[in-house]
Amino acid sequence: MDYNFQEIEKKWQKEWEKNGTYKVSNHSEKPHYYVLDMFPYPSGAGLHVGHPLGYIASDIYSRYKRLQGFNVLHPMGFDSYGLPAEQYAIQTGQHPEKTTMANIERYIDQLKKIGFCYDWGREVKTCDPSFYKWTQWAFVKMFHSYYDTVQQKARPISELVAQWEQNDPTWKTLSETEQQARLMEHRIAYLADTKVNWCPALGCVLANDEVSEGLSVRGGHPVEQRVMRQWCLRVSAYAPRLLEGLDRIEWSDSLKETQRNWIGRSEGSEMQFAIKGQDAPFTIFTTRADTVFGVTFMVLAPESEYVQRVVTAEQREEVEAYLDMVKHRTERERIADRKVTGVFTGSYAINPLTHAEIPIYISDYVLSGYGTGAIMAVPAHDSRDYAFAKHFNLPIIPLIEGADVSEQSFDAKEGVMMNSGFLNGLQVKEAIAKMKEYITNTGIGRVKVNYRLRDAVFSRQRYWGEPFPIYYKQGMPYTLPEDCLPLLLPEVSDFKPTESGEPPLGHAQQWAWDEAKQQVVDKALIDNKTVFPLELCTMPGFAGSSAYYLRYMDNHNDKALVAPEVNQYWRQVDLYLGGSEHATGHLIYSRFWNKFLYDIGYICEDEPFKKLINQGMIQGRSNFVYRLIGSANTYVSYGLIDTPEYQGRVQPIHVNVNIVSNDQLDIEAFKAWRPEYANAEFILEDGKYICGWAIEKMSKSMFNVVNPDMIVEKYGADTLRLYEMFLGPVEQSKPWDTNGIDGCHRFLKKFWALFWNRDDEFLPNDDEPTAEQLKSLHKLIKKVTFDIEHFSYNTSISAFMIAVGELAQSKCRSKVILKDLVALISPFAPHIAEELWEALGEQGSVCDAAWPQYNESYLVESSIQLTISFNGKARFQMQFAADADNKTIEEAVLADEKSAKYIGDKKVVKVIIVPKKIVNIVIK
RNA sequence: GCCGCGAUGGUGGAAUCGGUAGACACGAAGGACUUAAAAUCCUUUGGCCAGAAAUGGCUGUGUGGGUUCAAGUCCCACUCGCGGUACCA
Repeated sequence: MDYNFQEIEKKWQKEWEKNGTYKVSNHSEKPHYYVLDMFPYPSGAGLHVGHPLGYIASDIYSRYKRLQGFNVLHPMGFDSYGLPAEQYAIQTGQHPEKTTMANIERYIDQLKKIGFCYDWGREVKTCDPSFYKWTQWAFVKMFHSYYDTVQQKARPISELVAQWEQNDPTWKTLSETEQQARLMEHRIAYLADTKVNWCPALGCVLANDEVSEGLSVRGGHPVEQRVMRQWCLRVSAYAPRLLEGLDRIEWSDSLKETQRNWIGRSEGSEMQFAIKGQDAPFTIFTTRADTVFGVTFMVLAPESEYVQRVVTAEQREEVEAYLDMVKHRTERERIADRKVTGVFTGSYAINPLTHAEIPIYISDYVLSGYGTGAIMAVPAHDSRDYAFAKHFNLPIIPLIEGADVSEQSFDAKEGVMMNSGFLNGLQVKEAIAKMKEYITNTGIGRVKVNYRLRDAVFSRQRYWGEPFPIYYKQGMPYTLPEDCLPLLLPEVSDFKPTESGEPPLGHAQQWAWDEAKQQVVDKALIDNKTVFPLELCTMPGFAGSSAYYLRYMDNHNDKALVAPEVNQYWRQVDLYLGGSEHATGHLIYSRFWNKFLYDIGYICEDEPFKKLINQGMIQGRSNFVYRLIGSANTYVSYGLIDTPEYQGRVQPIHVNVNIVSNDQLDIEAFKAWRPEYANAEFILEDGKYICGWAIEKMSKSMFNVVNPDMIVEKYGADTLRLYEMFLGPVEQSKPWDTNGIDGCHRFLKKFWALFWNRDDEFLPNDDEPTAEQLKSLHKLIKKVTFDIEHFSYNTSISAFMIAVGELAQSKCRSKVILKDLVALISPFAPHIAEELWEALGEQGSVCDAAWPQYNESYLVESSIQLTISFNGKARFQMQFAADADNKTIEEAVLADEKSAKYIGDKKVVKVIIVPKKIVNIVIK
C-alpha cells in the first residue's frame, strides 16, 4: 500500500474536528501549559511558506507537552484591525470588515490544512465587539488610574482625589473643568498636547516604533513632527519595572538587550543653573557631573519652556526665526541634514562652581522630550557640544590629562581630571561620584535616573480600529459607563478623513447620535438634555494585541476579560513564539498592559510571556533568466554568462520560481507565463536552460513566493511540517528552497514502508526487540526529547531519518519499537502518526499517547576491556578529574568522582587518551 | 557612531560540556530496474597528493595571533554580513 497522504490528512483533519480532539478545558487535574503564537494580521495575499514556520514549531511543542501529560492551551486568532484593510477600503470603497473577514476565512482554511492542534473554539478577532469590549474596558480602567510612584504601581485615581480633598485646600476651589485638567496630568490614559509623528500621506499619527528613519514603517511615507492633542498611555511610568522584569523572564539575550536599549535607563544628576539677572534657576540633566568645570555654554531644546524666559528683546527676532525654521523641518530632513544649527538667546547662566557667566543657546540637537530639555555643554568631552562650539567659536576647556581636544572631543569616561578644582587628580568615575555627593550636599542638584522610554501615543485618526469609549463635556473627556461597552464601531459614508481634517468617524455624525444616545443617554447616566460629542479617533493597532493572550483563556466570558479562577489556572503564557520585529512595539506594550492589569488586581502574573522564542524569517530564493543585451528575446543559460562570448552582455530578469525546478527552467511554462516571452529563444547548456539564483525577501515582485497550499497539495502537510523544521534552527533566518523537500517526503514514504509493503501486507509483528534495537530506540527517545526541549527540531528529524533507515535495513518490524517511534514522530507529522497508530491497533488518538521514556540502562555499553599497547612512539596521558599520577587506570577511575556518572550500580568516567580516542570505562 | 547576532563543502545545515569537523538532507556524477518516463534502489561526493586496490599522507570551519596534550568551540585584534538604534547629554 502506498503512502496516500492526501487521503490520510483529509481523514484525520475531519476526525479531529468531529471528535473535538483539540478542545481544551479550563478545569483539569493535569499541570497546565500555555503555548502561544503571535497572531497574524490577515493580509489579502494569504499565507506564504514563511508564515507557518513559527506555528509549526509551536505546534510541535504543544503536541509534545500534551504527550508529556500537560493540559495544553494552544489557541489562534487574528489581529484584524489595521491600516492595510483601511487603505484598501479607501481605494476600493469596500468595507474593511468585509475584506478582513474574507481574509480571515482564507487564513483559517490555509491553517487547517497544515494540521495544527489549535482549539478553534477559542479563536479571537480584535475587530469583534465581544473582543474589543475588553480593549475599551482596559482603556477605561487606565483612564481612572494613576501611577503611584511611592508604591510603584497603578492605583485608582479616586484615591488621589480623596487625598487632595483631605490635604489640598486649593482642590475644592477648582472648577470641575480645572479639576479634570489637573487629574489629566496623572491618569495612566491621558489626553495631552504632545509632539507626535504625523504622517500626512496616511493622515494619521504614528507611534515611535511605527517610524523608522523618518519614514512610516508601513508604506514608507515621510513623517513630520507636530504638536497635537492626543490620547497617550503613561508607559514611561512603568520604565523601571519593565526593565527589572526582563531579569525574570526567559527571552533571548538579544531581545532583552533591544528592550533595555529602548527603555534606555541612564543614571545621572539634575543640576540647577542660575540665570544672570533672574531669580528662578533652570534645571539640566547630565550623566557627567564631573565635567561642570568645563561648561562653556548652555543649550535649550527649541520647544523648551525655558526659551521664552531667557530670550532677550534684541535676540527675539533671531530666535523666533530659528524656532520657525525648526518647526517646519521634517524628521527626515533633520536626519538627512545634520549640520550644526542654533541661535544665541542673549542671556547668560552662572556656573554654580566657577561662577563664570556662560551664554545660553537654543539648538535642535537638544531634545525636549528627554531629561529636562536643557543641557550644560562641555565641548571638550562631548562630540555634539564640540561640533557646536567649533561652529559658534565657543571656548573649549579640556578636563582630562593627556586628552588632545584640538581636533575632536574626548568622550571616553576614563583618565585623570584636571582644570576641575577639587576634582583634580581623581579618576573620572571617582570624580562623578564625588561631584554627585557635592551637588546633593550643597543643594545645587540631585541624583536622578532618566529613561528614554516615552509614553505611547494612543490616538489614530483612522476608521478601522477600536472607538474610544469617551465623550466630551466642556472640552474635557469622560468615559462611558462600563455597562455601555462595547461602544460599537459605526458605519460611515466615507473611510477617508473628513474635509475639516477630522478623523473618518466624523462622517458618522448620525451614528454618534443614534447609537450613542441609545447606549449612553438612554441609560440616563449622563445628562440627556445636552448632546455631547464623542471621541472621533480610534485606537492604534497595538491596543487589540496587548492583552489578547488573556482573552484566549476565557474567550466566551461576557462578564470579564478573563475570570479570576481561569486566570489563576493558566496564569501566563509559558511559551510565546513570534518574530523579533515586535521587540519595541507589541512586546513592550503587552508587558505594560499586563502589569497595569496586574496592579489593579485583575490578573495574577505581572509578566505576560515567561519564555519567548523568536523564529527567524524565511527568505525567498529567487531565480533569474539572463537576457542577451541587444537581442529582443534571447536568453542565455546561467552556466554560459561568464564565458568570454557572453560576459557583460546579459541582463538578469526575475522569473517565477514556480516554473523552475532544481534551477532548470521549464521552457514551455516560461513561454506561457507572459505574452512577451511567447517567442523567447534560448541558448542552452547540455540541452537545458539553467537559471541563476539569489536569496532575497519573499515577495510578489521577486516572483519567489511559495504558497503552502501548493506544497500541501503536492507533498502533504506532514512533509511541509517536517521540511520547514528540517531547514534549520527555528530561531535562524534561512531561505526557502522547495528543491530540498523531496528528502523529507522520501523519509515519510520509507517510514510508511516499515508498516506496509507493496502487496498490502501489514508488516509489524510481535517479535521481541533485540538489545541492539532497544538501544537504538532509547537513544532516539533521549535525543528527540532533548532536542524538542531545546527547539532543535532539525536534528531530531535527522535522527528519525537514521532510525528509520536502520529499521528498514535490519528488517525489524517489532510493534514494541514501532509504537514508540510513531508516538515520537506524532508531534512532527501528526496525520501519518494517527494513521499508523490506528493500524497498530492502539486505542484512541496518538495525541493522547504517553511520551516514550528512555531507560539509561539500555544505553550503557556493558563494559569495555581496555588494552593499551605501548609502541614507544605514541604518547599516552590519562586525564582524570582526580590526580592520575602514579596510578593504574583502575585506581584512577576509582578515584575520579568529578567526571563520574552513576548508572545503576555502574560508575562511568571519562578517560581521554591522547592524542585522539575517548573511551568510557565502566567499573562495576 | 553605539548595542546585539553571525561567518563551517556546490546548497540548507550537524558537531548539545574543549575531544575523530562536514551528521542528516538537497544537488551533482556514475550505475541497477524500465521500451521510455516517473518512482525506487546502489556507489561516489570538502580540497590536494600517492596507490592497481585495500589504503595512506597532507590540508581544511572568514583573517591574523594566543591559551591547551587537543580549538569550529575559549581569549585578543581585525574583515565582512545581518538585525536593532540613533543627536538620549
